Amino acid sequence: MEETKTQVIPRPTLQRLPGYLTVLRTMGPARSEQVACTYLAEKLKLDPVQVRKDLQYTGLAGRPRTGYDTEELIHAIEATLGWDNFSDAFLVGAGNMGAALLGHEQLRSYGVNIVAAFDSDPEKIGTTIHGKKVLALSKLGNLAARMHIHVGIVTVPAAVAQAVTDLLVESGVKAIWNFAPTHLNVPDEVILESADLSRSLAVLTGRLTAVRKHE
Amino acid sequence: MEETKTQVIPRPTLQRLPGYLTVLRTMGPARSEQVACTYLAEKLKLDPVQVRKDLQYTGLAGRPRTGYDTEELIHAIEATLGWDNFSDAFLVGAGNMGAALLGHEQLRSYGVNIVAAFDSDPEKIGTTIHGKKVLALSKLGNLAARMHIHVGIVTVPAAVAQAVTDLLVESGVKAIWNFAPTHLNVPDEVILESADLSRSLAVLTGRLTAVRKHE
DNA sequence: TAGATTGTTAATCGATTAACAATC
DNA sequence: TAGATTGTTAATCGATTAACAATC
Repeated sequence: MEETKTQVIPRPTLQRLPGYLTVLRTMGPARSEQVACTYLAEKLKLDPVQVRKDLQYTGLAGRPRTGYDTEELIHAIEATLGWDNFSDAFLVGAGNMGAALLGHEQLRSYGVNIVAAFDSDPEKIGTTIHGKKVLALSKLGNLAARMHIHVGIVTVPAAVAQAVTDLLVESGVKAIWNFAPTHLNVPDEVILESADLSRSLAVLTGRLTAVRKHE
Repeated sequence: MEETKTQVIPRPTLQRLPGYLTVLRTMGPARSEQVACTYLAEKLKLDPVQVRKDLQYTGLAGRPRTGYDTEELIHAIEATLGWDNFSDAFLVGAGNMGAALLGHEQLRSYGVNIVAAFDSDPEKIGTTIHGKKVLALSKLGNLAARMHIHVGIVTVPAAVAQAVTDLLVESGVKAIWNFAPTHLNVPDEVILESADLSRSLAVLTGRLTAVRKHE
């Protein structure tokens, strides 16, 4: 069934929402019941108007003079991000980055729960990393479909990332979180989010290089 | 000494440059000497005009009809990103994510070389992770200044990230690569790039949630 | 020459910021 | 009531996309 009017939340807004959540949660037990956007803006070095616009996407209305109800705001942001719940996920590629994610306790509070890892290396298959079993890649398709897994995490080398992605998509995965430094093709209806470190480092080293040239 | 006109490269462009590099490098040994932006655009599902504009920031000119010299283009992109070289870096926080980065061989090809890790946990100090020594956090300031370290990688828990960042900045670090899920304050002249996973996951889970609500 | 491709200038689009009215 | 804050409408800014001239 379709909603009347599903407003698409801009990517920059989605990326800022976790910041608001962090500030609200770390206000401490003595936090006030109401919070103004000016407070959030100051903590995060943002424009108060931008904060207000971002928060409007959560559907929660503030009150002139007093601001937003702190508890309500936390819940509204969590609900918008889907962080009031989590989706089970399969991780493919039990290398360094894969292992780091398997041990990343907070992932569940970010809406994702890794239930198993997959690898094709016989040395890794059957082992347990941070309490999660590493299974044979050949078992992925079957299990993902049977367990209704909707999120796939790709931490394999670039050369095999597309093949792994295709397998995940075939198996019914609806969102891919990619760490391989390569472009992936997915059908339109599949959500693809890249956490590729090379993109992030490119911004850092590129700016560093620009500064050096300028000196 | 100042350059005549240092054009600031937009963030989206910097983020796309590694993609071009990957495609060019993986064209194989039989790659053609010339490459057209239409080829790159097709491989990465981008607009050819956008590719052309991005490449112009590298300062390399293409030739009508034939395109860009492949070798020259690779070098021009690398030079723009500072990937023809690397900066030595200190990593602070030898946890899961820290260990993953210490073992990430390719980092050097992305312009960054981790020379040592720091932690305050006595159990970790003195150990070696992926061939890199873990030193006492108390030694960081002195060493960073003496070794002219310009890049700091923050993989500590959010609660201590600001303190670690302040220490790095005091010690002469010019760029911070942050993995802690918290906002960091740095002086204007210090480059701050966040690789915070919660921001990336927010986009993924937020869109997944929107799709579900829409159904 | 004809045609493919680059580079430039203008138009569009999306997001941020500014101005201001509404409200408690 | 006065003042602080929200929410809305308009203006600005930056990046993308379109149109087209230049060139080999």
